Amino acid sequence: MMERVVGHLDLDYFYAQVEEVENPSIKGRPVLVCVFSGRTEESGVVSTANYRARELGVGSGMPIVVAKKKLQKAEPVIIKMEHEKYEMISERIMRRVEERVDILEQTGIDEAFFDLTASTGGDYDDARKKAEGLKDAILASEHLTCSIGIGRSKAVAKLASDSAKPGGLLIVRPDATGTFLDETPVNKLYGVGPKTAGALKEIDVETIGQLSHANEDDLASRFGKKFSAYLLAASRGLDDALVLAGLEPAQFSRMVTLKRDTRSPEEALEQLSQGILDVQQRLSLSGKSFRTLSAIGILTDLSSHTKSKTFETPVADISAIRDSALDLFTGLSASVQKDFRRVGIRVSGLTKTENQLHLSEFTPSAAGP
DNA sequence: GTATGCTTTCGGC
DNA sequence: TTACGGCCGAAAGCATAC
Repeated sequence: MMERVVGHLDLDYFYAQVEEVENPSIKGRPVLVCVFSGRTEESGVVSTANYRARELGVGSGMPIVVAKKKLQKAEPVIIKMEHEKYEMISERIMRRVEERVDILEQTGIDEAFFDLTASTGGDYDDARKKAEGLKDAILASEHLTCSIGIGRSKAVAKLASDSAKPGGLLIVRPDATGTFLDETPVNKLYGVGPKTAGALKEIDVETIGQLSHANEDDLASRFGKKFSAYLLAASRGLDDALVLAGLEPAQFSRMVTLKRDTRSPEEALEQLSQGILDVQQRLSLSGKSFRTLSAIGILTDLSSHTKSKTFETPVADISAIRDSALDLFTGLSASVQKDFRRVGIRVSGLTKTENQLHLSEFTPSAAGP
């Protein structure tokens, strides 16, 4: 059986790097790409920080005012996030990458798995050359750096690209997989969250190497047969998840920060009305229906709460979304103790709609005022 | 007892 | 001292099915 050649590519501190390329004079200074909620002049958070900002203790998710305070002597550059711009650049890059690999599976705006098994015939020296070619192509066309990891499985490739950040290339040959994984904490394995990691710690398994030597029956008694078998395989870099082209999103959602805190479902829904239209349009443009609708509420204490409803058969029409969303927000509002600060809706359980509206049938005049 | 599906929450970027 | 987005998929918790 030929060894697989799986890669993971990650664009370095993507949004902030795009801004550096657009305006090279800011390089060297801390750069923050921020989301402003609109509630007050400064309210919002950091979405992406460049490495200079990270050295100074500022990273994604941090409130803008906190970040500014930390960087007040470091001449920070604060930039408003422009999602469409990054989306366009990402798409151009992914199209180029697609031409140079056998299979591309995009997993985010700035990252993707790829497969080179067929074109390299399992030759890792060839894979290294192709990965260098990818990095060169992205640098030449967009002036952006990326990190690439290559290994025998998705999990190995992802861990390799993580440890190559920023700007590196790490090839983990199949026979070096054990050495590479052995010291890595178990919670880095796909499928192992805090709960599973905690249960593993009880049997003195804290690293992937220790997991690979764990007793199978011991694992099975705690996690069941199927999950245990997966854990053992994954610990040896033998997780068999395939790189799949043309993967479609499993859910769409929209969130807004309310103009003022409220627990009125009607008020929440009203301020979410554009978001509901957006979700409906995305469904329509992608030819999808959904089975599950969720109402999401972030309260004044920033705690997160949801209520969902699953339909027997797939739904796509806007009035069904609005009616059910009102029901869900009414229930949500009644079940929480504080006002909403932010609200959102999410559709999941997506399926292809029978009578789908194709992109080619969509004309601006049909949707315009 | 184990697998599966749905709901809710978590966590990364 | 506090401060605080908008997405996504993963993980966990629970009920039910096999």
